Amino acid sequence: MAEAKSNKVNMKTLAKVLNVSIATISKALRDSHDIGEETKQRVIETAKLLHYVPNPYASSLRKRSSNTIAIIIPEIADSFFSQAINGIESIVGQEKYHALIYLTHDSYEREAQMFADLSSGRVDGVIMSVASNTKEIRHIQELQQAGVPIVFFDRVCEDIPTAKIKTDDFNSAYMATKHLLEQGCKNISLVTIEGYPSILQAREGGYKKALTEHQVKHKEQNIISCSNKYNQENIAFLKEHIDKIKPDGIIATVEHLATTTYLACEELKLNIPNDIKVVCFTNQITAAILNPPLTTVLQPAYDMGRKAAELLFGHLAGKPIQLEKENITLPSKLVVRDSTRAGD
Amino acid sequence: MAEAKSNKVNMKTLAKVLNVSIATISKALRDSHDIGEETKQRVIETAKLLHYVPNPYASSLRKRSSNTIAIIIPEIADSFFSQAINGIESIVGQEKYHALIYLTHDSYEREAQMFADLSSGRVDGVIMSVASNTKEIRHIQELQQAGVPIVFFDRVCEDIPTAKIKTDDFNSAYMATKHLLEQGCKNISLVTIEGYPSILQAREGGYKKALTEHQVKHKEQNIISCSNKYNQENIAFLKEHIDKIKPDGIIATVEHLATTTYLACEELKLNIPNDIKVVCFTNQITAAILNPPLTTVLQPAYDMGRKAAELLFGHLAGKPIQLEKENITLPSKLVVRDSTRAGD
DNA sequence: ACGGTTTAAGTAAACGTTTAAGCAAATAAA
DNA sequence: TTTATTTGCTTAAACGTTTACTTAAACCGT
Repeated sequence: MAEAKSNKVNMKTLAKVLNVSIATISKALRDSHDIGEETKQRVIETAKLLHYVPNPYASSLRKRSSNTIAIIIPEIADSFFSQAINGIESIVGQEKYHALIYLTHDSYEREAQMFADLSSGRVDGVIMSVASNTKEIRHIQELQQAGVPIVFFDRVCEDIPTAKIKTDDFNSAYMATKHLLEQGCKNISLVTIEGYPSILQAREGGYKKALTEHQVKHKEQNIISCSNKYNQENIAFLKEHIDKIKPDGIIATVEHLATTTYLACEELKLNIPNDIKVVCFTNQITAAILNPPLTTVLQPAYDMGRKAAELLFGHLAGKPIQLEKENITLPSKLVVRDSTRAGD
Repeated sequence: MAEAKSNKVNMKTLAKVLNVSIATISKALRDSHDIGEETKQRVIETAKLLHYVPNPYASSLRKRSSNTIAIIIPEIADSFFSQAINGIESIVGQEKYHALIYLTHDSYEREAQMFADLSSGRVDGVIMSVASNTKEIRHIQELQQAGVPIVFFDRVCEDIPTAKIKTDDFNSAYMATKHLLEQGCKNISLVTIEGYPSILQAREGGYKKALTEHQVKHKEQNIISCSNKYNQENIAFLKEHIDKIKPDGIIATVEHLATTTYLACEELKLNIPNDIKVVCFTNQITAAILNPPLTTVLQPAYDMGRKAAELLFGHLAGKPIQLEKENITLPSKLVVRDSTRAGD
């Protein structure tokens, strides 16, 4: 078998070997019908033989498009986001695109910095979940005005006219709260984190609606905002809250708050579900084997990622998709387990 | 404030505006001392004013280096890998590099495909954990011979002479097994997954060493290979094993096997730790709140990722680092919890 | 005043593609 | 037979940088 030269083989090499012009090589490889069938075959064969791989940067420069997208998310050590990435990746790979990953760590400054960089044309599109403390959205607007399509998922930015893939935060918080009420809770706290205006509002809204429907008066003090990190301070902060408010039900709105809540209850010697019932928004498979098994709001992470990617790639492929018209909501599912079973 | 033009601003634009040559712009921005201090300032100022961002593809093409690395891992919905990515990212961001992410889903074919693509010069380096069914390593060798530095972490490929960041699989399996033996187990099963020759061998070795030291004869039937997916079949498969072998201790070697094991035991009405003790290699924070809290081998995921990135970037920056000499082992930690407490 | 060095620029080629435009030969249409 | 069209290929410019080389002026020592 013929071996590839150790020095880079490019179109020039192929052209020389086959004694045709570089243009012929390029067109043959892109299956242009400028080129005769026989020549095409010879080019393709030789390219394979010499292990020719096109230089993506030359191609991107010339075509002014990169076959690359950016995935911008707050963090990655979170089952929701990692599952969403799986969904995105299922399309990216199939479309022969490449994905750059950027973690904002929930910092607006980093997010803005990343967007500034992307205005260079580095990517053909962006799939993102905004940072929790992003209030100013100029960086996003500017990239969009520069012609880079953006698709939001989960933590969307309502003020940007583009595709948004959400889950039914309002309704699932409503269902979760209703469930707690039906299990006998009278004093339910909503444990949330700083920022995320749109998600927060939706979940808070659903929570309040359920309370109202059950003639329970909502008290502001029942909503507590933790920092978006899993750490000892949050546990202490939550313990203090529980100690003071004595809730008999807790809705934890992000994944890592499940552990925080369980540990806080344990330290306070509160029994779940007898003393206090807990439901959490999380996709962790371990929910089923917790002590006790945790009632969860299971978000369609994979499907959200996948749908976001489908829209972006559909748009990039020139399909008649008006991103700003796409406002998709995929349902979350309340999975009831022992952490909310009615006591005796 | 002057607004950026809506059409792309490049060096030509700046050159025209400042009435200097393109070369001057380029040199000024790279702080060459070919250029006078005053001119440099004018260039930098104008670039900022017009929101100039260099085209990375033109730059990569010309410089034949991309300021981009590839992260190639089997999967991402796994706390070990996502934490490792956090570690990698902590360096990537700081070095102003970009990270392309590729998921092999443990498929050799996909992995080989990705490597073929990377031979185009798309990335300056690779950080990877090999797929479980990768036996043939030509794709890796070829990329390396093409001059792309590769750093392995966790699931390394022993036959490639380059940097490897591992954790002490042998020793931590040894410690875990010893711990189970000391807690009174006499019949310990090792639950593992297909593939991963080097990791598997190390963990199996540590497991056997502990058994031998405690005069327990090892039986091949005590090692069970599941598929590397969290699903119902694996639970059934493990149940069958437990039912047949009746182990009083289980060492689960990858994260998702924790849930599999717990559910299998639950379905078999086996009490952990009284009937059977369990320890699992996992980094999930929920380990502490499982029923019962799970004894884990906690791997230094973040540090492994970070170290891998440090080596790669050190090498790329031209520091005198001989990658093939770097064979680093970071310690895992056995975190003892109730799933292995001695019964009464 | 003269050669030599330093400073601060500019010129132009190169990186590897893609593609508009051109052209000769073959084929079809008249 | 002549004219148009198609086929199959080539030429050359362009994408936006970087950089080796050139140049012109200024400065400096003798």
